[in-house]
Amino acid sequence: MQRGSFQWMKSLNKSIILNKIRTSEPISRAQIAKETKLTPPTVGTIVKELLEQQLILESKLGESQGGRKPTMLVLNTSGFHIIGIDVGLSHIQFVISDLSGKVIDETEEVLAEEVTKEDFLALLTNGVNRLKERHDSLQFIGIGVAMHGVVESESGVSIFAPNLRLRNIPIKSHLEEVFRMDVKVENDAKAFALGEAWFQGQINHRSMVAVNIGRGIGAGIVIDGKLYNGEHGIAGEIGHMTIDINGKKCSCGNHGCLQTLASGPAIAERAKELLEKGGESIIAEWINEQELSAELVHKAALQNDQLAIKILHDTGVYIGIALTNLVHVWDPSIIIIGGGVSKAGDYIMTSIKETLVERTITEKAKTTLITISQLGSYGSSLGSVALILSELFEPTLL
Amino acid sequence: MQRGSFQWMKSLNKSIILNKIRTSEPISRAQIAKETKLTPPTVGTIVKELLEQQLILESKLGESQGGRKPTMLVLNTSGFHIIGIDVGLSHIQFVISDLSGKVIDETEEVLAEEVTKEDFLALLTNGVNRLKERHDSLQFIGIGVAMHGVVESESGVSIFAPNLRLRNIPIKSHLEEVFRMDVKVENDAKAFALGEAWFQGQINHRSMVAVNIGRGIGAGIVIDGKLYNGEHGIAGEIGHMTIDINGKKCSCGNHGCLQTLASGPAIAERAKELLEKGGESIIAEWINEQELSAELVHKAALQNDQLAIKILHDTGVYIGIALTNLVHVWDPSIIIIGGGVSKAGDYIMTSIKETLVERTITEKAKTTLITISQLGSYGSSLGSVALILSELFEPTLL
DNA sequence: CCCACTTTCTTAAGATACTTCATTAAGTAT
DNA sequence: ATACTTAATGAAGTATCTTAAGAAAGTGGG
Repeated sequence: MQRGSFQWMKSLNKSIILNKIRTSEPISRAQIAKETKLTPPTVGTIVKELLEQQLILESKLGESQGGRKPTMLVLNTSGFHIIGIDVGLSHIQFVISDLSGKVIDETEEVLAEEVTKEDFLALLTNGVNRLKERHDSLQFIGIGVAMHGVVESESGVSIFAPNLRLRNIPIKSHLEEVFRMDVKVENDAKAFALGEAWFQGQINHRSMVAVNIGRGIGAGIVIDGKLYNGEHGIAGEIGHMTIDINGKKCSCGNHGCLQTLASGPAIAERAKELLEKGGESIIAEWINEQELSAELVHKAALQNDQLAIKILHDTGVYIGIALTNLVHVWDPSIIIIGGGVSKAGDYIMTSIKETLVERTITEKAKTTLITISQLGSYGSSLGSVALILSELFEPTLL
Repeated sequence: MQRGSFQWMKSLNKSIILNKIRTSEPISRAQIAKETKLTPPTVGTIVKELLEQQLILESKLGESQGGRKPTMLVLNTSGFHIIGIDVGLSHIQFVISDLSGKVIDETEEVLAEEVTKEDFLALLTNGVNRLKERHDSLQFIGIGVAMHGVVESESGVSIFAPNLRLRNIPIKSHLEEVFRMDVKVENDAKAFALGEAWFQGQINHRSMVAVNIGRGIGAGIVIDGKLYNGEHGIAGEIGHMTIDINGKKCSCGNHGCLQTLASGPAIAERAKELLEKGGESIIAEWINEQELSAELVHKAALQNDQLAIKILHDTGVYIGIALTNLVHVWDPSIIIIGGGVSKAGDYIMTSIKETLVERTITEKAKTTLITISQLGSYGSSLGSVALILSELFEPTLL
């Protein structure tokens, strides 16, 4: 446990003030003192330090409250930059972000079908180098990496990356050695969750869950602004939550996992079954030319195809049931939905919400907020940026 | 957020030292300094204060490590006492506990079929008074109350107590007014969880879940020694986790809740169904004289009745599936099982463990510990004691 | 336009509680 | 006995918050 010392006290107060500025900018010294219960002189000296470190800036004067005008303080968002990396299925996305989560520039590397560890690490180095060279005047404070599969975040090693068919890639140590800056690696669903917390003002929620539904289903859990990993690093694996003990077999070996009912492939699968049973749908005409996919089902729904609409509706019900379980176990204040399925928008969201309200057992729980992610294609990249930011804004242990 | 101040620093360090003594007694000042990274003089002055407050005692000298013998410090377990109350179905249990969780004395009040709020509060007052009078020399620091149903812990109000058919009982304010001491009220499953954490040395687990399976099924979640409530106070309601979307209807209105498969009544129900289908069992002979209950099924299993054994085995599988979901969402380091079903011991436990190992998706997760509660009939009472203790041992906000 | 009053921010002195360093206390080992 | 360990404490030093006072910069009424 962290012991109390002078440095710790200082670091704690500094972090409190910095975060207050971040979340409430522009704000005056006096206002900070009121809201944090720190005394004005304490705020003064710490603000002075933050100004010297260029982490914040003094902006123009604010409105008078009946006396001297306050000098407002703002975060120096463009004073430092962070490189965020999202390792996707076929591409690696690299972004440069400022402290506010604004993307300044981006680039990409293509993932070949077969890559070795060395190939992969070289791709990471290349992408980062390209961005750094384009912006050599900027000061970078760290690199965040969002990686699919199983990641051991403390060591920054990708334990197992199914899509790359690679194991034990030492991402953190490699990048730290090459670029000599702070590197954080995390599972993409978890990084995504942290990103939502940081850049969507969701950080105020004591407990939030971000669910990523695409080819697979994963969730990241953020408590008090920090990622919750669980004891064995699998907290949030709701794709393998059993909701139908007599259901279909899942790749994990169990039956009736959420993933067998509501992932992208599962949607296509259900459509196929319904068509085989003789269901009427325009999808039947399309699949001669295209492969049956979740996107196709969505496309059909947009043309008011009843079978497609029902499939999406049912998908929402399944997700809703899983989220109800989540609420009954974890009880977060907000649930954010992202990933491919979220593009199907209202067709699915409506039934998710209805299901949740219908099934949760108390009135209060029915008020749990559910929204769709607003970060778009930068979701996981900005999440990896947030990995670095969350460290910057936290008190440093001493 | 808590700001750093001198008092906070002191309070924090005091709490660190007190907890170190509690968990590692007997321990010397020097050893505390080493393990907490506090300096010897700091430890010295704080220990002096704790001695003056009578919270700890100096015991005999320890073994020499090659120099002067250390004076060992121990918790003054019998210096202060706490009253714990467990409101059960038909009885209210009152216990006096010392700081180590040892029960010094106990008493009971019987709950009539119909009680008013006033009756109920009077019963609480009576029980506490009886214990206090028997031990008027002891110094009491608080009263903890474990209450079934929905409890709002901040205000200490029982929002809804289904068994008493009462709503909005102001337990905390009533007891605080009468006895002028600190009162904490919490849901019984949650209190039980905290009790396990405190008195079974489980406090070291960063994250633990205690599941109470009896007439209903509830769980309490303890993170870093503190109860996790969730945003709307329903975290841990795993009784209403859906694991079979096509299953039986539950009292909550949904289908396939764990409670419809694995609670005491559900066990009896399943036995009844199997008998009606023509299953062979000695239970069939018994139910002419006795009502069919989970206890009866257990009794039959003890006589090697195959149908009963199968029912209990299946119950374990259902619980195992729910716990697997819990592991995939929450990923605690230990799960503790208590309540009536835990009395069925090995018949159920074996299949719970097997199911969990079979279904969890990573090797690490398969190592999640599962044990049966050791607190026996004092489970919830001692949990309510822990409500008060956890406050005593925590730094006080300033 | 001056003066009293606010509000903001800073400076200076004071208080608190940790740290460092030195010392005493009480052992063990040769 | 002497030298070396380890344990505990005392005294001085120091970092950092707090209190109190004051300077800076505004508002508004007469």
